[in-house]
Amino acid sequence: MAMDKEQVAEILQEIGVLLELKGENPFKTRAYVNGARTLESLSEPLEKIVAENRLGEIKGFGDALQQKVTELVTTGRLKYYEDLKASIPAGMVALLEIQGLGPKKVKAMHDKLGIDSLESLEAACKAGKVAELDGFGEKTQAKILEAIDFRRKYATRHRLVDALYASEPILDALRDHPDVIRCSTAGSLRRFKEVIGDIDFLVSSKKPLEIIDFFTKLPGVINVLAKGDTKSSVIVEGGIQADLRVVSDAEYPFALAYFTGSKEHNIVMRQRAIQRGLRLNEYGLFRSKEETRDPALLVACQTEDEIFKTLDLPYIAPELREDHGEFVAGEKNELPRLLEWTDLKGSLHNHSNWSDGRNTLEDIAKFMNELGCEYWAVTDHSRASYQANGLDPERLRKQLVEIKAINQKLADEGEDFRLLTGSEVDVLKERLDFENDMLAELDVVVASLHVPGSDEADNTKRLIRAAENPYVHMLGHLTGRLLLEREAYKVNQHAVIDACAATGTWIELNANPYRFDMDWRLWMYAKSKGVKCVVNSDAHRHEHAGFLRLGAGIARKGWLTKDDVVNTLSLNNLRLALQKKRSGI
DNA sequence: GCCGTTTTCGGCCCGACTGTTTTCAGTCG
Repeated sequence: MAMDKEQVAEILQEIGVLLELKGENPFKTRAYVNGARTLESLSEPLEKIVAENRLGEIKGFGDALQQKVTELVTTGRLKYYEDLKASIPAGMVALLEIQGLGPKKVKAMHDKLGIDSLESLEAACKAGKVAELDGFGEKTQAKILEAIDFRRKYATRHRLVDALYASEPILDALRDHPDVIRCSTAGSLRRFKEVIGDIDFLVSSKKPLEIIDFFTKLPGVINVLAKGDTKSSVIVEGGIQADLRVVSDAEYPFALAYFTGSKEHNIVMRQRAIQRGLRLNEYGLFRSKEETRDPALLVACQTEDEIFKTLDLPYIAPELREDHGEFVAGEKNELPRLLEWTDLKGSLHNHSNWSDGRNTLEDIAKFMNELGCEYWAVTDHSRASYQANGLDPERLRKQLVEIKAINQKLADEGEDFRLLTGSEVDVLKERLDFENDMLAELDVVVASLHVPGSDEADNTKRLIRAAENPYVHMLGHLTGRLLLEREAYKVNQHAVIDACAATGTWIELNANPYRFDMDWRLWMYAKSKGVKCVVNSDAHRHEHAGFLRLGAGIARKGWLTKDDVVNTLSLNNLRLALQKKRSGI
């Protein structure tokens, strides 16, 4: 069976890890990892590129990678990978996840003590065997045991929203400290990744020691992992690791850029500096070909913006710093003017207490109106979503009457806000859960797949058929994934996007922080096909309206502008757009 | 393994922290 680019990328990535464990040249391992990343961000089907023999045109794909990728794409297998995998115990790979263990130490422990799993590692540490190895000692052994414990106790990856909530009080405390000049979060949190490993804080100050001390003693800090002159790592409540760096104010913009990353973005930034006879690191941008921190050679920059300018680039928003094309677009001055969350006028996929939401229609109208929305669609579940108290046509028609009355009342009171009627209609195996005559009565129709099959082709076909229904405005949460909980179901998202492009169907960016579905990596492709996005909160209670801010951040990460997002339209223009989808009938 | 206005070999981004060292290797970001 032929493989798609995600599957091929995963295998290249794994080869990189396996080669590390073998003690291979790190640049060789990086070639595989880089290759995997490049594949992920390809906009055309890998199969096509291979068939047309154009792999070699992609940077980073030399003879070896071309041969291996071609073998994978055409046969679905790779002997080199299978042999490599067979030569390394599976448990060794898991050991890399232990804080403080890298490929060298894992390899040493395997070669000398036969350690090949978490269990054998723990046993060897408890028996004092690890401390006896060259380059290891009592402290290392104790730290490994601690890290194993930590892993059992806490997750090492966290959803963005949890990290945001954990970071806010800490950032406030730092901001209020009299010796803090500037401060910010950095890292993947600032880049708005959907899942993050740890929280990074950056502070500029003349008294770093005081700040470090203050940070490690903040309420909410439950463990101090490291405490140096300029950086510290702690664990905060909830088990999230938080790192702080303190720099001088002159260094601040460089450190902010550096610690915001991504690593891949930074590598390109450094290379751009080198090409211009400069040297970039977290302390500054220097007029030098060698490593230096000489202030006399510093190209002074007050902000990140000035660093980008010096490297002949416009400002690149943190969300875009993934080396996913921001440099090419920046050079052509074609970076998008990104969506702002305040551009959103309402949400088109939400629930009430008629299905599995908490609030009444009246309360929803009142709350969302006061929040400043122009509209809010009520799209309760259809009857097949039995567990969610889905509505049958009879109840749905009753709901339409009630919504009409609420809107009439709003109009009488001189309010401009309106509820929109709708349904999150289930995509069933052979049909939608409602007949077209029912759908035709609704302002907004979201079609969602809730009970997928195990067959990718079948799921894809179902979603394409839903997109082809002229009464369906948009597809909801395309893959059904729940971050860190449930895998996406199998679906060919590119094929579904193509079908949406052909039929003028929109795709939801579900802003629930467990979902963020469709994934940000696919929006550039959707946009290139002319498919519009709808940022929906999928609210089940009032507080969920706040998801729109998160969803807008993910939309930014997908390079989307105000024009790409349907629910930035005013109520009147939205009504026109909703009707237009059905105008072909 | 990749790459080339320093081209076909010799580089490949770079610094802090930790622990084991006595001058540095490994890990992390």
